[in-house]
Amino acid sequence: MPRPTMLPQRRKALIEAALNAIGEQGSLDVTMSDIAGRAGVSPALAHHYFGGKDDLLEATMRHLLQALRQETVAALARSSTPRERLSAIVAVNFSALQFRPATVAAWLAFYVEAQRSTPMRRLLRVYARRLHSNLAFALRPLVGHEAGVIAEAIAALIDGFYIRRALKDGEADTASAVAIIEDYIALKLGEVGDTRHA
Amino acid sequence: MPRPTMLPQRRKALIEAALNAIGEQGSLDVTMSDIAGRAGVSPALAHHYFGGKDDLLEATMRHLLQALRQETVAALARSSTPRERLSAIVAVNFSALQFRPATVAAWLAFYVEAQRSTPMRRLLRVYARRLHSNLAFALRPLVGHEAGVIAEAIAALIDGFYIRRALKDGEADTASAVAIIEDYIALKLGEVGDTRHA
Amino acid sequence: MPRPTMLPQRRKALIEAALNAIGEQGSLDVTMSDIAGRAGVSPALAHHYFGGKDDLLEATMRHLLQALRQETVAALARSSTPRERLSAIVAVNFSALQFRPATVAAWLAFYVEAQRSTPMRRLLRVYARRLHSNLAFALRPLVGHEAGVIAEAIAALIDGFYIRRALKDGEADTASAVAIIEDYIALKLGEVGDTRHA
Amino acid sequence: MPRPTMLPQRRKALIEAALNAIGEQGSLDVTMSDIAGRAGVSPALAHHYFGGKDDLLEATMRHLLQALRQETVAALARSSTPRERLSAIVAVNFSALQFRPATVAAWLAFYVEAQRSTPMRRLLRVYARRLHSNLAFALRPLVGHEAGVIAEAIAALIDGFYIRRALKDGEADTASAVAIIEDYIALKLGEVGDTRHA
DNA sequence: AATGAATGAGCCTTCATTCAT
DNA sequence: AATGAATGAAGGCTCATTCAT
Repeated sequence: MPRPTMLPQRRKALIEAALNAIGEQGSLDVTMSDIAGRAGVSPALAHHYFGGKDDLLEATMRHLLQALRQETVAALARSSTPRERLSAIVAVNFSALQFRPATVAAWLAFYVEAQRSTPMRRLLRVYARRLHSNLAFALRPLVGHEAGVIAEAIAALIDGFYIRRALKDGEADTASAVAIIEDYIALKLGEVGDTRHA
Repeated sequence: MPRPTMLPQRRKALIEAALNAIGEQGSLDVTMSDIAGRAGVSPALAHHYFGGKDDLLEATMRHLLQALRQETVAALARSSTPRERLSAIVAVNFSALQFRPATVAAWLAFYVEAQRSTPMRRLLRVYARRLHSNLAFALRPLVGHEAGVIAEAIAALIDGFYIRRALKDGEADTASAVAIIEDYIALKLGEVGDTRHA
Repeated sequence: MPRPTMLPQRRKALIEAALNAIGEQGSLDVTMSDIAGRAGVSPALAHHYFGGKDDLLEATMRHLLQALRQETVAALARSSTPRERLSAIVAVNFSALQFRPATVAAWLAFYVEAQRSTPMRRLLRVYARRLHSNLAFALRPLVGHEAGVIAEAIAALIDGFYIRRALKDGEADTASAVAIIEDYIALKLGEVGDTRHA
Repeated sequence: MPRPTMLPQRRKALIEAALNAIGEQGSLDVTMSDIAGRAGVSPALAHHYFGGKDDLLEATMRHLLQALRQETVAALARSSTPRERLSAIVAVNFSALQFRPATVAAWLAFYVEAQRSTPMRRLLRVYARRLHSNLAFALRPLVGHEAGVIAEAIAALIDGFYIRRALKDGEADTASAVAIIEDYIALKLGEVGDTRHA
């Protein structure tokens, strides 16, 4: 009788190894050997579990998406008003978990890959749509039909701060990024003299 | 420094071939053979002219920077007021020349590469600083000490729309991107008749 | 020698799976996984039963030989005269069972492998000797000392039709192959009413 | 100015290296490294010249075909009567050049590969058709409408002796093979008491 | 008995780079 | 100046085989 399958743990370990490798390297140009080595297994095993490099990278991208979604869902659950939800969505994108250097680097690398790979593009579109829909849903009660455009602006700001992170060296300054986005929201919402809504 | 015997037009042809290759491929993962082939020369010659792939890519990045700078300088020269300068800077970043798919793709690829390559990072920082300084310089007379933060926001918006372009398929919708940024500027400048929700 | 716990039907299933794989693939270049998969077991089990790929292939070759021998023995048992025996031997080699595409393909693959593998060569020599001996034994009463040479010719014809089968696409035309060999035999035996051109 | 291209010689050297490798190995299961090593070049160069392993192997098969055709054409040119042509064709197939162990081994390996690879099958069919056509053309004046069937028999005999060569160890005994085929021809032609026609 | 897990070895292929001409 | 020739290094992938359970 074979021992219970260890598949899920190994898969997860490999995905995390891939994430780290991509994060450190700042690009998808990582080798299966590197990834496998970080996970403490042979390159052949990575193929065994994922079928190929592309599949492993896609699984890694999915993992990123899923982590963001989970944190977003949790944050939304803790919010009771549309205004709170709005800030929660922004905050999640700059949380300690999501805005780690490795994670940001991976996001960018995947964005670039999306220009070439249809599966990646599809995946990132899912993320983009969800972000937009979350933002617009929270905005609608506050600004009505303008919700869509404002959601687009906020999404661009978020991604903009992500990409500009690539040029920075030290620790991430999430505070000022969040402050700028919150200020924008406050302006569009006609709020005055206060940008705090967390 | 190229030897006097090296024809500048050859260098330029190779750089443009590299740009096209990167643009089409959507990544720096292009081969010297591909680039050389597009320029109608042998890969060996590309080495002869640039010393190596990295140097050719760096020269290509410089080319991109220079083109943007030239168009910016020209646009600024046509502007007479700070407010006009502000819009001019934004407009240039979404001009037909700069926002071509190939160019956008190249920018993104270089951004990602900047996470790994110090020379690339240095180059992109020059661009980022110049953009920020141009924006802040135009903003200062209008908003005073807030100029820096607003410049940062505008820069993030610009780059944000660039990166989100990676997910789109069809023609670029520069109009709505510009509109959103202009709306943001108008808001921050307290201009009347803006697009705030009625 | 298989351990008593090893089920003979498992061995047989694996051998037949190997035969099918080789037949379909038209070469010995089949994987243990493929073979094991066809037999519905794990590759590890195939090793458990045979010790290694070479051993499994050798067992498969033996299986082929044995099947041919059995059919030959049965056919000879049904023959009462040397002349009948001669035709029976030829007929068996083009019987529906032996001349199946998969079987023919496997024979050829093994022939080629025999050039490299001593065990395979040994096995095929056994087959060749037996065929020759069967033919010569039947021929001796009919043609005397010429039996050996004629046996060689018939054997070459048989194998020749086998190898040429590799180039054909559709169903096997065994009839014409048998007719040609029978015609040759008739000629050598000086039988009247043969197919010699009028 | 680049030196005159060395391509043809290198190509030929690589093809011959491939032929030797296949001949020694008795199978197409040879590595590019092995082949390249025999030609005294790097594996990368073999790709440079042929594009891939399959292409090199196909070129090798073509080389085999061409060599046989050339020798056949020359032999036919030296023959003045149909009867002589017939013997010439047979003789060529067992000439010192064609019946070398390496060449025979390669033929067999290609036959087996033909079961899998459509390009190889196509090539071998060309050979088969040409052989049949040459034989039938020479036979027609001698036996009339029976030419086709007899040509088939002779072709089967030739290929049969080729494949049976795989089981032999020592030097090739071409004489007895040729004698048997010539005897068959003599019989079909109604000749008596003499099998010499070279 | 039987299996999934795991690996080492090897192969094909690509590519930046060098060199002789 | 320019090129084809040539290569070393590296990467993805496959597969027979072993092993713990």
